[in-house]
Amino acid sequence: MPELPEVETVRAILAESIVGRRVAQVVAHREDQIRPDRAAFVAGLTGRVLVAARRFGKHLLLDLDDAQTLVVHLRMTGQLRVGDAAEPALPHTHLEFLFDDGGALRWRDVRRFGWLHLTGTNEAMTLPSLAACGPDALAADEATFVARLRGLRRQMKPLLLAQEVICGLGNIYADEVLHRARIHPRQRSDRVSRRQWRGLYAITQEILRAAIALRGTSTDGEYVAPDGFRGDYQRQLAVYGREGQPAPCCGGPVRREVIGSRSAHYCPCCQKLR
DNA sequence: GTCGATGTTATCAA
DNA sequence: TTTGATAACATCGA
Repeated sequence: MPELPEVETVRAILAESIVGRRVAQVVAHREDQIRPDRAAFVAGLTGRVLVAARRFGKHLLLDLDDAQTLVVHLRMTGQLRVGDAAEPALPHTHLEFLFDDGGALRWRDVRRFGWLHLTGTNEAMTLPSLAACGPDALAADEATFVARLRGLRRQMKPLLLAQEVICGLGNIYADEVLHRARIHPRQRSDRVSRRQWRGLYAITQEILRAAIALRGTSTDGEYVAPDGFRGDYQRQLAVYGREGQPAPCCGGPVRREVIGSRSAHYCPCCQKLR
C-alpha cells in the first residue's frame, strides 16, 4: 500500500516522465473521486502543461503551468500509470489524461478510496487533508520530529500512524521502524526516553531512505509504480506480514496482534513493553 | 453464498 | 486526551 516511500517513487517517476507534457484531453469515467467537481476538473486541466511533481507525506502535488495544482491521495489502491493512449486501459481505470503527444496518464483505483483535487497552487497546502498534517517524516529534522512526538501519551504504533503528528508513515513502515528501534507497539509514548526518540528518528530516516532506494514495497502486488514496476523493499521487511516466521533480530516468531484497530507485527522477545 | 481481512482516513462515540 | 467503532469500497480466500 502506498506510504511515503511509494508516493515518493511515484513522484520521482512522474517528474521524469510527464513534466513538460501537455494535457490535450481529460476523460472522466466517473466523478466520485475528483474535486471540486467534474466540470471544473476537466476544464481546469485541459490544455495545461505539468511543470513539477512534489510530495508531502502521502500526498502527491502536481503543479500546472497556470498556478493550479492537482493534489492526489492514493489511499489504499490508487495508481497513476504512464503509457500510450493507444494501449487499452487496465480494469478500474476511472480517469484518463491524454497528452498531445499520444501518451496518457491514467488513474485506476480498485477500492476507490483515493481522490484528486484541483486547486490553486497557493491554496494546495490549505486543503483540509494537507492542513491537518504534521511535518513530513522524511523532511523533518531531529528536533522537529522529537518535539512533535514527545509530550503525548499514546501507544507508539497508533502514534506513528497519526498523520496529524508526523505524516508519511503507514502500517508497514511503522511496524518496521518500531522493530528496528526495539520498541513495543503498545509502549506508551510518555515512557519513551530522549535517547530512544533520537534513535527512532535515525531509524525512521534510514528505513524510509532504504525503501525509496528500492522503489517501495509491493505486497500482494497492490502497489505498482507509474511505469508498471513493483517495488523491492518487501524482501527487506523484518516483521510486517511475517506472522509466525523467524524475526531477524533473534530468530523467534513474529507476533501479529490488533492495536488501535490495525494489525501490528513485532518480535515479543526483542520489543519489550516497559 | 457468507464472512472476515485487507489499510487510509474522516467522523462520531465513549 | 485517548481509544475504539464505523463507514467508504472491492477483492480474495476460507
